[in-house]
Amino acid sequence: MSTPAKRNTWQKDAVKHALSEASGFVGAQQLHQVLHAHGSTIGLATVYRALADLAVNGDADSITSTDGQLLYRACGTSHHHHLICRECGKTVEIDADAVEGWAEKVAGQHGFRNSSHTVEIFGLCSDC
Amino acid sequence: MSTPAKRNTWQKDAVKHALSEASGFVGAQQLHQVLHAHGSTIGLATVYRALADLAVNGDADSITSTDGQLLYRACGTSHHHHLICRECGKTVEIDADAVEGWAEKVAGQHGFRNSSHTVEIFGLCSDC
DNA sequence: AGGCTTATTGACAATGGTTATCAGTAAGAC
DNA sequence: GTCTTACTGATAACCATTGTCAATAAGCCT
Repeated sequence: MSTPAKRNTWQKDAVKHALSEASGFVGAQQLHQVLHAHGSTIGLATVYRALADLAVNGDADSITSTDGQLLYRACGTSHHHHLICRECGKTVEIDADAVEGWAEKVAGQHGFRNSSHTVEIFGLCSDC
Repeated sequence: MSTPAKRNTWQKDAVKHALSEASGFVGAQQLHQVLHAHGSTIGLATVYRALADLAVNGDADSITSTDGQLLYRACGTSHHHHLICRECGKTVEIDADAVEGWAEKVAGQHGFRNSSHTVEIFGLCSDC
């Protein structure tokens, strides 16, 4: 009884689908507008809840933009990082095996356990 | 005349000093409370402005916490990253020469110019 | 020291993304 | 079909941050 059973709704699917259609990172408000533009009557609060769920389940990555907004992006479950264009928002997933090991090692050297990390690279892509 | 002259005020010094006294990252509200607790009558808006100035001038680093708050920390001007304890907030500055080069290289490989990056490692420190 | 210009301050209002509320709805089990 | 209750959605509440603007005071000039 500790964890209530989850239910499947068209709203959750809609958010998941809209997120996978989007390119790059998108905010909850932005996604809500897109859904409405396509005729959906989904509520804003529901978009927030669905996105939070996706992030928890590992179906989406989330970062906080420079102005404090929470941005989401659909992605696989494998661990990776992002290269993001400052101008157009174009996003490239990158493997960072070298960094993974480095982060773990540095954390260990300072007596830190259970380490995680965030790595984001920003720049101007070739189109901008 | 394009850039107005800066003036020195006890408020800016107070914020700078309070920030250097603090351990780990602190939010603007938090810093404002500390200052008031010490008898200062500084305004909240002023704390925000002073912190923004410090960040621009390179006298402070800023990150956004997981709940969206802007956190600041006094530090030198040299480029470095942070190892942060999830529990107590203890912070260690780390050099990441290896990562600097890697980030630049990866960005270049994908046609990105003018790259910058954020790297933060989280974990549990030896005291927690 | 006195005066002047204007950057800065501070109290408060406004903003805006996110979360809580709660009655109504519908998913899944029986 | 019926029942339980997780989920939804409209709205209000929240809260960190920023804008506003009259009052203040830092630095310059004389």
